Amino acid sequence: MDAATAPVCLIWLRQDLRLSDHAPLAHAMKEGWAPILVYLHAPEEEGAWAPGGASQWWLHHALADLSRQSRDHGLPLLLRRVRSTSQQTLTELVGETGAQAVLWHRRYEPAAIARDTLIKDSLRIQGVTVRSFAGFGLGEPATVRNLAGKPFQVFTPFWKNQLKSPVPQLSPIDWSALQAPSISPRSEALEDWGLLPQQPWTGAMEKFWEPTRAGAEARLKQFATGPAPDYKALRDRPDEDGTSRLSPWLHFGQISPREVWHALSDGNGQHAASLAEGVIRQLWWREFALHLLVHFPGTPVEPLRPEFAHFPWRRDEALLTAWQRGRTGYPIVDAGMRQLWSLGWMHNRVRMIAASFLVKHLLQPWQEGALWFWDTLVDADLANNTLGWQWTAGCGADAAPYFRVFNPVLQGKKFDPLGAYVRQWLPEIAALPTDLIHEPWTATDLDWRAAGLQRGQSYPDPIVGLAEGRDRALSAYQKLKNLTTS
DNA sequence: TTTTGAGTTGTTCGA
DNA sequence: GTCGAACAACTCAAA
Repeated sequence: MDAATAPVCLIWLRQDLRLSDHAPLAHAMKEGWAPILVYLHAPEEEGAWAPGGASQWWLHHALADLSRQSRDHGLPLLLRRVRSTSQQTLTELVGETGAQAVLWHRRYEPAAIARDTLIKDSLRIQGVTVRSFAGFGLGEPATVRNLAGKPFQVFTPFWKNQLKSPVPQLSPIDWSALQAPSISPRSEALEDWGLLPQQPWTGAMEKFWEPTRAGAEARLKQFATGPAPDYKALRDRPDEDGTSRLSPWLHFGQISPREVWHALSDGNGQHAASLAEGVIRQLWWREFALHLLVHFPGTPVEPLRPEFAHFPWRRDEALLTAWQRGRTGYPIVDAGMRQLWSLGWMHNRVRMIAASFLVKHLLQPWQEGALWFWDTLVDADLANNTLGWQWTAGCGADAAPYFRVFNPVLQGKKFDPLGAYVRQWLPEIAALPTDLIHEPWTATDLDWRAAGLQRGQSYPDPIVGLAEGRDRALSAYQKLKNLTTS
């Protein structure tokens, strides 16, 4: 079949902005179809979960990079801003290109599932071949069931079940088999989509991240040869470079979890036991989060355990704002929140500490924290964000006991023992000695003077007492228990 | 069918 | 200073 007669196939890209391990693309090429890549910008169709500011910044660069890569391969990439619906735009594109097939990787957000189902039906009615593929996860998290035929609600059984499945296989692309399409319809200019912020606040992000495929590969290689073997020891240390930091590339699909799996596995094609305790296990947590989101689509806003709808939160704008700005008076919390604002990313351990503090010590609804993370994280992902916040609040799919209240001072001393992380993000107290850095309110006037500082001047005193916050949280959870058992 | 053991990430208290 | 127990309740899967 020559290029002139090869049937055209649209590859609808979404959270799979890569040209490797790509099942739809591989399928099109195997069929001898001429692929045209399509990215539709339709934030309105994401419901309440349109990408936040940090995500849009990343998306812009991911698309710019993808556009360069596709040009290098002689593959057209069409960017279209959706005016009415994605369904309408896809139908138009099928008309413009004469495409006989439309292929995509499945998404798992409730709004996306609903939309994609409609689109699949409508395109089929028009006589177009439509096929969707698993590939955002390691496997197909939507169809996993326990022996009772129900979705899993506990990680370990889910994970053990999944380890019985075959090792995820890559879908490599054989570029020599590429049939270039003879037509090249108009693409819009990425710059016209306004994904970059009007007021540039992304300077630190530009320095810290390389939001491209090359950046993903470089980070993966660096991680695999660097901290990965010590993951268990280093992963909880925000003052070290111990986590993979691959989450944003994974969210946008610039690298696939299968590629990460293979790069970090021992190459024997087995679910190696040594990896089970390490970073690979985190990929299965990601998988579990997708599984939960599919089967409990209300969970981005509603607690999985329904009784938590009656939790006695104490909404307080001032407390929420203090938390968001990193001015709670607890250094490890504030350092995390400032890292988040600056880099669009926070170390996993600190996410747990900061989230626990908001939900427990401050008694603010976990949904408020989830919204803030959604808007500020470059790796904002509905499945992961939902699982994380519900886990923290104790209302989720996991038996996280309500009495597990993180103590920000103990956590700080344990995981940032030298105070290096806190000093990096809270320069205003960096001069305090290490034994005071995680509880600066205990510093004496002499300590402050010795550090050339003044108490309360540039860094706030705690907005809630440690014991007071803990006791309040425990009694709120107790109240809920009484409420639901009486 | 029923029972049983186990389950990502912690803290405090008292011996 | 160290160490074990207590802090709930429920889901899941294997026996």
